[in-house]
Amino acid sequence: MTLAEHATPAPRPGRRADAERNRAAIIEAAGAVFAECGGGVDVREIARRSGVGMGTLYRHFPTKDELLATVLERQFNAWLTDAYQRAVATEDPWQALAGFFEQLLGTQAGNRAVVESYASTGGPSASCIQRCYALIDQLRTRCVDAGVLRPGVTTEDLFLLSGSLSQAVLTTAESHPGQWRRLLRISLDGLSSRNAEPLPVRGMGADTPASTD
Amino acid sequence: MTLAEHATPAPRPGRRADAERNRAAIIEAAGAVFAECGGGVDVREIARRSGVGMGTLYRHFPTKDELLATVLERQFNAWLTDAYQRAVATEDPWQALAGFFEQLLGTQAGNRAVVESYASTGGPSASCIQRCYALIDQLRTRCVDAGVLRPGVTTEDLFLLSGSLSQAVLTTAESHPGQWRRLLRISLDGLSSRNAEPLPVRGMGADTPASTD
Amino acid sequence: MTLAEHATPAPRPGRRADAERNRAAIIEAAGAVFAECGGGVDVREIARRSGVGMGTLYRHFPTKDELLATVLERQFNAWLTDAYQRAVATEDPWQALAGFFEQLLGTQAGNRAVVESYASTGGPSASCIQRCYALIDQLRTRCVDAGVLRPGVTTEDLFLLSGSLSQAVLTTAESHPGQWRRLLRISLDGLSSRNAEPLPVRGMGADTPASTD
Amino acid sequence: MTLAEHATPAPRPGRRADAERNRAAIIEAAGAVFAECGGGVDVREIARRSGVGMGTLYRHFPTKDELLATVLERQFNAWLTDAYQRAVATEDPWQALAGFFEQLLGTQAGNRAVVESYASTGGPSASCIQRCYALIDQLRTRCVDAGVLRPGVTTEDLFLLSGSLSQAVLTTAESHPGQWRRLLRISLDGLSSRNAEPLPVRGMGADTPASTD
DNA sequence: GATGAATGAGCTTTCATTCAT
DNA sequence: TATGAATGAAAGCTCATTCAT
Repeated sequence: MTLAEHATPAPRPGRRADAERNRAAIIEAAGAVFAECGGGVDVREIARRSGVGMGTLYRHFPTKDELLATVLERQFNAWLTDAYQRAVATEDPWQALAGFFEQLLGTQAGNRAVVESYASTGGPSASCIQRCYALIDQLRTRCVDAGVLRPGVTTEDLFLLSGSLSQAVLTTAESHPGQWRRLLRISLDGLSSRNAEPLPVRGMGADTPASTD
Repeated sequence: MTLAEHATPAPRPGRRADAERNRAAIIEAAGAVFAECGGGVDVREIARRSGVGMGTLYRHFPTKDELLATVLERQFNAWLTDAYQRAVATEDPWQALAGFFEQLLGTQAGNRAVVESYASTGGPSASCIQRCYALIDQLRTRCVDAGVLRPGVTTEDLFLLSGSLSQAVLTTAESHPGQWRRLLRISLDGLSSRNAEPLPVRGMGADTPASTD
Repeated sequence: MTLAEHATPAPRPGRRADAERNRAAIIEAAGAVFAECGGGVDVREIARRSGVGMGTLYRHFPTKDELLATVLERQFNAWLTDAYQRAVATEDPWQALAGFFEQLLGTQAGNRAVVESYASTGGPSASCIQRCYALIDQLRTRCVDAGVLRPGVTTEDLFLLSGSLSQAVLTTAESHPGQWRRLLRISLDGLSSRNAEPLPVRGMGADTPASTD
Repeated sequence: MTLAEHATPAPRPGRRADAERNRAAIIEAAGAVFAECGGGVDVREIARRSGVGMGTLYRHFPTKDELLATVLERQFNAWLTDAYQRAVATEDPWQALAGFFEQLLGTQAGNRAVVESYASTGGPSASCIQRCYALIDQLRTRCVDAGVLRPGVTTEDLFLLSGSLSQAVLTTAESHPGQWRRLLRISLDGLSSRNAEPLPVRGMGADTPASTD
């Protein structure tokens, strides 16, 4: 699996060139529109900006949701690829991990509206998540091998952390841009092997729905 | 400012009793409905469950958004009050802070859909946030005085952390309930005075919007 | 069960007067529009002619199909009632049966477009059919008792005949109006007890799809 | 006019062979699809089943309606031919007539598009109807000559009967397959010379549009 | 004041037909 | 000439909000 495949999926061979161009135009326009107006926009607006008719749009994406999902997945995959590429180029395992988070979140900070849209769709697709897992796992393994990561920290923990900090990015982007970096630093310090206490076992004190009135 | 004022706002005088009852019924029903179905529900559903007509609902809340905001604020305030009350009853300052987060997030875990709705409305209202700040600040000050908190950690950091972990609660509620506690533990460890490195200055490397294609 | 109930369903008590008026307006307009343009018309056209908004229309009839069904059912029930009333007033059992068909089909001849719409909806509703069955069955029984009906003829046969002749009404309405009466006469003669040969058993020689090329 | 001309129109000279093959494929697929789904199907479905593209389909048939008409005409003509051939091979005139109906109806059992066409235009196409008239007329004449047909029965009556029974075939195809044969038998009995009463004159009691509210 | 029926712009989606490749 | 992508005008339906009763 090459990274390029994710960034720019190979055009299916039997495809006409203009169809491919339209598909790209739709995705691009949708990305822009979703970013500006959120996932609630009228599909017409996307069609208008793409320069294609409604029918064309629906030929490529049978549902608005599917379009949204595709766009978000592509964006996220691109960010992921960028962040990962820089991470593998970093020698120090800890710096690689930290830089990965730093860059991924930094990119998201510049694309708030896109990240916000993830809420409506239940987040990136399963395949997208899997890929993210895989990338994080590699970085984690390097840290474990180097003995710099707190024992017991799982890939799931790190993945969850990235999602959690995404929220911080979103929250602070307008009023306190960059403040999320402080949180990232705090979390990373908590992840360093300097902290040896075992983490809570998942499932302990599992959450139970409760009324609040 | 007493806590009671937040939990149950003083009934405006001169108001008919049944109007007050209706208002309460609406808020309660809306809370339940928003919790179940998210912020996208049909207003009719709320009216139905409240037992009031649409007109009455709109007399009390001129907009759906305003209703949503009111409900969310009330809920959040209630959670806040609960968590704070337990925290002040805890002697050890660090345990007080940790317990505050633990309980606040634990409550949110049981009310996922409510928390989700915050996304649509831009979070709790300003007054709500201010109160949260105030409460956290008290807990933080105690920790600072006891010398257990990492130097340089601000109330804003802690507030941001709570919002960030809220996201983790949401994400994991279904598949990995309770995993957020591991993240909380990691963050708290990163917040302990054992970590002395200075945090990044806010504004450094501030975020800049960027296209990703 | 009184016949009046079918012709004009008792207005539900708690209903506002104007709602009832609107509902009636919708049904009337829909009847006219369906008759003119067939079942494929835009719902907006019905709303426009009713003088109500789309929302009102959909409040009363949650689906276009349901509106169509309601309208058709009302019409058919009215026709049925008329035809049956005249039939029971006829002393001679055979004349009653014949007159029933005659009048039912005659009415349909004057409302072709309505009848045509039955095709799109799969015919009148189940309750409507049941009622038709019941009415036909009474007339059939009288004929059987009087010994004027061919032995073995079932209510289903007669019901099917009426649908079949409906088609003839439709076919000839424009070019040869009234010709269906000849077919009716022929069928009735075939139904008289003068014909004693047993009818084919249903299921014998059941249809098998066959290609024709 | 030979029968072969109807069954397989002479290929226009100068036409490429694959064009002819495509045309045939389209007609065959369209026949099946229209029969199954009625005239309302998506043209794409026909193109898909034909194995040709939309452009090809529209090159051969400039309009969906024209395609429908062509298909119906061909099918109907084929059935007609079959039924007639068997009828002429039957010695007994009455059996010939009865067998003609039996086979015609049995073959087109449940073809929705055909039945629809009866309702709207009285049959597939004018030329088709004419041919059908001619065939029926021959059978009728034989019966008249043999004195087995009720006096006064016209070719139009018989044609109308076939369309009428088509409806019965469609109606019962799913729930009571084969029941139409009972109706056919009844009708045929009504057509036998045993019934001497004159049939109503066409135009007597001609239909007049009337409102029913 | 309370009620819930009415409103109508706006949403997603379909499909007969055209046209670039 | 064959292909199937593109078109875009409807169509069915929803829902925040208003207003007559």
